[in-house]
Amino acid sequence: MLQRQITGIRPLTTAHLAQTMTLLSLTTEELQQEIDSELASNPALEIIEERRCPNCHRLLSDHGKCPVCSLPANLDSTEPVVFLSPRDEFLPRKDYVDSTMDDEPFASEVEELPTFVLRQIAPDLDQNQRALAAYLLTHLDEDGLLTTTVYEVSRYTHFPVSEVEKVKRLIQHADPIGVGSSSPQEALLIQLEVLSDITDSVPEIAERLVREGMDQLSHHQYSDLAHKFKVPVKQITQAAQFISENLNPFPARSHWGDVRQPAHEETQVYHQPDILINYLNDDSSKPLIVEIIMPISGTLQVNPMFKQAIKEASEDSRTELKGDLEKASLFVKCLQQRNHTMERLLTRVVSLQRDFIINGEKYLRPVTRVQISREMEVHESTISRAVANKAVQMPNKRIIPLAEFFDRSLNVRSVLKEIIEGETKPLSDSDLADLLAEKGFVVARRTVAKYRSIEGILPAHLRRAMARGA
DNA sequence: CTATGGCACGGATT
DNA sequence: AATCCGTGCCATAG
Repeated sequence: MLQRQITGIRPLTTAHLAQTMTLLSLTTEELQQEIDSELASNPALEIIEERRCPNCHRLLSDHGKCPVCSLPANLDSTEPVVFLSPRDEFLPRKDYVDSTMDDEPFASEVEELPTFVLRQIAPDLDQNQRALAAYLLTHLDEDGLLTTTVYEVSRYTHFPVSEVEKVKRLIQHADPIGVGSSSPQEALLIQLEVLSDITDSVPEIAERLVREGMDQLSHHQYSDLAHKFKVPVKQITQAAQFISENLNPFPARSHWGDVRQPAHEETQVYHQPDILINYLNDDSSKPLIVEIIMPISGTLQVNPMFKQAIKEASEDSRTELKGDLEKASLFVKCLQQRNHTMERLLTRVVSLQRDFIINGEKYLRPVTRVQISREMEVHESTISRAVANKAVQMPNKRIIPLAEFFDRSLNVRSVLKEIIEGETKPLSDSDLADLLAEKGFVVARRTVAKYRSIEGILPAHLRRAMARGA
């Protein structure tokens, strides 16, 4: 086999293709695991450490130059500079854990919340109760909700139900408040209870709202609720706003998610970027520096000693060794292929979306994966995989999913938000549709409504109510 | 009568 | 093949 293809643009054994695909869809974290396990199981593989730039500690390129420092200082091209960069030098060792991982860091995270809570409440408990508390705390899901019932617990532990409830209640009042509740609703109720003890800003209807109108509340059916409780809609919307701003139906999430609207469903949090985008010298007129994070700080290659060893090996062990060698060189090739694809992808996408990166959501161009795949002459699923599950850190340090670069409507939504923020009197959806059309975004009235709900913006008549209330 | 949300359809995307 | 998204139509609330 010819294994000397430089960054092989033509792969073309099915195995190669398949493995490259898998590698493409991996995040940096997952890639690390993959490489680690490959490295551990295959003696033919090795990492050669590369030299670092004495100035910025990035890896030197093939030509021995630093990809950043070697750039001419007055470079002002709009083309991005894209390269691979090892993680260790640029990111702090991770201090929390991706919940999708399944080995020991995950376990330690599961340990963490329970012990954190237990430590708080331990002083108030006797020996037996502590065991009970510990039992309860091992039955939390990743949102901090209880996955079993007090009755079950009672059966298992032989504590009376009243006792279980007592301990559960203690847990719920520990930080994060509401942890150990059986449902989001219960968590909210506890949080309300605690909040009204320390502040008087809690709307009085809030509790009834959560207790009796949870369903409608989560569907934003404020007018129904107003009717049901015989109070003005205004009161409902105010309470709803208070709830979504101050409470968290999934107690454990407040640990890692920052203070973004907890009301939203897709609270997927991207903690570890897979790609970094910065300005050269933090100067926004300079080209963008795009670093694709690699989990290893060197290059993976087939160990030359290993090839040597094969020649000297005895006949019977030779075939086995050859197998390893094959696998190793395949893996190396796949990895190169993956990286090469990522580089090309990022180069293209970043230069297309330069305005978006620099100036924000409004300037996002609607680009589809298909377009890019045609330009790059790869299959569309390749792009899909490469884009999925990856997080990008923008120059302003915000971390967003790479998929956002392919959002078809983000720019429209962002302009829509802008219009609504600047409105003097609440505009109806059709008014908004007209205004958008003037700005060159032709969308149906119905679509405006959809965008509003995506952005969590209330309809016109309720916005009026909010404005008066605030 | 106007504004808005639900449902469902068709076409694009993944 | 499955899913997502923009839209039109219709029912409902105000």
